[in-house]
This record gives sequence, C-alpha cells and structure tokens, in this order.
Amino acid sequence: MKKYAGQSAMLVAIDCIIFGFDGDELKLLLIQRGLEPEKGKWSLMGGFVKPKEDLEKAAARILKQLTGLEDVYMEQLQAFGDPDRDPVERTLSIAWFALVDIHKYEKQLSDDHHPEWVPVKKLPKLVFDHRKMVDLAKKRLQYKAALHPLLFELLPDRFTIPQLLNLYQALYDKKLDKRNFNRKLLSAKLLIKQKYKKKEGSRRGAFYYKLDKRKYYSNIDAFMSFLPAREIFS
Amino acid sequence: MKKYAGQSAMLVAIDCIIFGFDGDELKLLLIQRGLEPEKGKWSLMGGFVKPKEDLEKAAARILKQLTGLEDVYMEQLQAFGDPDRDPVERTLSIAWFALVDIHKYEKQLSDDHHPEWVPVKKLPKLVFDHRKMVDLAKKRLQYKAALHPLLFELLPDRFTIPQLLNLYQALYDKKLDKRNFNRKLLSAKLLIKQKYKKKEGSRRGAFYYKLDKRKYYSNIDAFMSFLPAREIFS
DNA sequence: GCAAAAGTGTTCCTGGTACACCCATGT
DNA sequence: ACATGGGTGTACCAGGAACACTTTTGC
Repeated sequence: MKKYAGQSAMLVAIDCIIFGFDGDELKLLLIQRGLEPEKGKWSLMGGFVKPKEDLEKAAARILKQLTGLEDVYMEQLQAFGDPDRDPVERTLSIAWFALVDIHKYEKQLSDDHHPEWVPVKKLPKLVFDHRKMVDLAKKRLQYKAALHPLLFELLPDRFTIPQLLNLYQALYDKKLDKRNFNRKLLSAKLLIKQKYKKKEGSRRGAFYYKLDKRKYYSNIDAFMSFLPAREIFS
Repeated sequence: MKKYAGQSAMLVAIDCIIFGFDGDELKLLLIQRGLEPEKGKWSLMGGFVKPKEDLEKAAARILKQLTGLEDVYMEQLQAFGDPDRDPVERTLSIAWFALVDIHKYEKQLSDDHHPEWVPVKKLPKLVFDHRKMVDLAKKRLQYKAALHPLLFELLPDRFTIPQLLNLYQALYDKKLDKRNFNRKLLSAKLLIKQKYKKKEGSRRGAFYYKLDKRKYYSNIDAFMSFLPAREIFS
C-alpha cells in the first residue's frame, strides 16, 4: 500500500449533540469530560474515529456508549476544523446531532461519564468549541423541524398533541396557536388516534396518538410546514 | 504539548464541487486527477488540509488554485469518511460546494489540471466517492435554492430575468411559468432594473437587473419561496 | 410581415392566521 | 361548583397557481 508523501495527518473525532425533551424543556445530554485537558468540565459526548471505522458507525458507537440506545435518529451536522480548537493536538471533529426519547434513555444504565440532561436554555460553559456546535445544531434543528416531521423522534411511541405542541414551543421559544397547530398536524395524516390518557397533568386527559410509521418513513423528507415558517426564523 | 495516546490519525482532504451556469446548462468544474492512483481520471478538485490551516481557508485555497477566484460563495457540504474511500490510505474528505460565475472563471488562467466545465446531467465516471458528493451537492443546492435567494451567485453582476428563469429550470429540470416566476421574484424586491440588453439571443432584448446587495446580504438566510416548493422535491 | 423571445393581468382557490367558547374531569 | 387543561369551528386574507395575449425587433 503506497502512501501520499509529505502530507500530515490529524486525529479525527466525533462529537454528539444529543437532544431530548422532558415534556417541558428541550435538553441536551452532557458529560463531564474524562480526559485531560479540561477533565471534569462540561462537554459533549465524543470520541475518536477508529482506523477502520465509518463515520456513521463511530457516531452510533459513541451515542450507544453513553445512552445505551441504538437505532436513534442521527444526522451529520458539520466538521469543525479550527487548527487550535483542541489545545493538545490538532483534532478535527465531526459533529452529529441526535434526537432521542429522553424516557427511553432514563431506563438505561449510563456509563461513568456522569452524564446529565441540561436545558438548552441554561447551558453551562462547555469545553473547546462545543458551544458553537450546540448553537449550530439548535439552529439546524429549528430549521429542519419547521419543514419536516422530525420532532416525533424526541417523543415516546405514544404521545399527545399538547405534548407535541409544548415541544414545538420549547424549540422555537414561541407560543403557538393550538387550534391552528392541531389542524395542520392532523392534515398531514401522519397520526393515528389512540385511547384516552388519564393521569398526568390534566383533569380531562388528552388522547394519545401514534405515528403512522409507514407514511412517516416514506415522507421523512417531505415538505410540510408545521409552523408559520417564514416568521419563525427571525 | 502532550498528545492523546494510542489514537490513530488520518489524512484530511477537501474536495470542491464547483457549480457554474452557462445560460443553458448547469455545469461542474472537473479536473483530470494529477496524482496516482487514478491519475488522469475525472475528479473533483481537491487537496489536503495543511497542518495549521482552517477548513474554510483550505477550501478557499483549493478553489482559488483552480479557478483564480476569491470571495466565492462556498458552503460546507459534508464529511465523507468511508475507511476505504481512498484505496491508498485512509483519507477523510470534507466536501464543499461553490457557486461561481462561469464567465469570470473563463477569463482566469487555469493551472495545469486540465479543468473542464461538464454538464451536471452528463457526468463522466468520477474517482472514489466523488459521484456521491456531487449528487448530494446537487440535492442540497436544489433544496436551498428553493427557499433562499442563492442562485444569483451563479450569474454575472448584470443578468436578465429570462436568464434567471433558465437557471432555475436547469437546476430543477422543470419548466416554470414565467409570469408567476416574474412576480415572485420582483416581489422580493431584491432586484434593481437596468438598461436594455440588445444582442444576445433575442430580437426584442431583455432588461438587465442587478442585485440590491444591501438587501441581499442582509437577507441571505431569509425565507422566500421562489418556486412551487412543495412540489419541486418529488 | 413574420418569427422569436419579452413582457404583462386576472381569476380562482388553497391554506395560513386570528380569534373564543364549550367539554370533561378531579378536587 | 369550580378550576384546569383539552378540544373544536369560522371568517378573513394573502399568496400561489393556472392561464393567453400583446409587444418589440431582426430578418
């Protein structure tokens, strides 16, 4: 195997921006960094890409390592390559964002990174350029979710419309009209109505819905505006 | 300077998907690869990231090396990291796409890569995974240009509305209604009408327009649908 | 005077938005 | 009975889509 002469290599890492929603706030799963430098500081979950490993695989591996979850929605965000972003050694990082059901996570045993779900709106200081990654990920999520059915990935299999409304409101930090939201949502015909929900948070109870997975997967790139889209990006 | 122990580095390259428009077809600037392996085969313009070089800078450097152009619209597309994508040695590539004014390019002296503008619809076989990069870049451009004023980057400073219409039609491979297109376009108020154009391609001549750069740059992320957007992605 | 492209207006209809009241239940 | 959140209908308006004819000029 010949090599390219005179070129210099660098380390390649993955960092994961992991979104979750607890019914009230949009959250990120952060860890306390286990390596020097900045050991113990808040950080995104990350890791190095292995010599024979695909980027997708690496991202999935790292996500699973922290959350125990597989088959999670992930999307490559962007490569971050400032030569000085890691003071130790030049390290390129490919940021991925993931949308997970926060409740599924809670049942998992997490490893020893001391992970915590932190509200996106109250982020602590993060190491390196992780803050930039988070900001970009949030923008990207806002952008994409305004046009595509995506946020279902953050909710359990069964969910109610008020939950979904809360999620949108949390992501965009705006109040939305529930009547209009409802209508748009149902007109997409992606939801299947279930039985009643009793207990939590309401006297009357709200109906559960499930995704019509068939339509969902064939439409995941479909264009539908769940929002007053042109005003949301202001 | 301490190092991360036991991690393996890899080469990091940039590949540029360079779009141009000749008034009729959408084209890509390809080169004949100068390195083994696959020397002489069609390829995107690329190069390795230098040890102290930023990704943006590297992409701009490589673009300038081929086209002589600076201050060109560029956007990071995605990292391609299949471990076997380059048979010589593991090389991660960050693909960028660029929109250039094909006529500005033609006035430049090009280097010895034997570059050629090739219609996107008649691409030759490309080395490695470059075809995947091109396909993704085209999809991304279609997506973004349906919602944002972007394609001006492919045209000269002065252009006519029929030219712009041709460009949209070429990108989406669909015919568009010129009356509706016209109205939408002008309602964005990004264009400033100029004098007549005589010669080329028409007896009557079409008016030139220029971009209102002030509004353009403050609105480059603005949301405006120049197209029957929800039908264009089919 | 005719061919070829530029330019322009109207109607229809969808879909977005604003807005307010009743319903079901637990306490 | 009342408080709390769940659920629903309507009227208005903006903007997208469909559609055809007139204008200018070079030949």
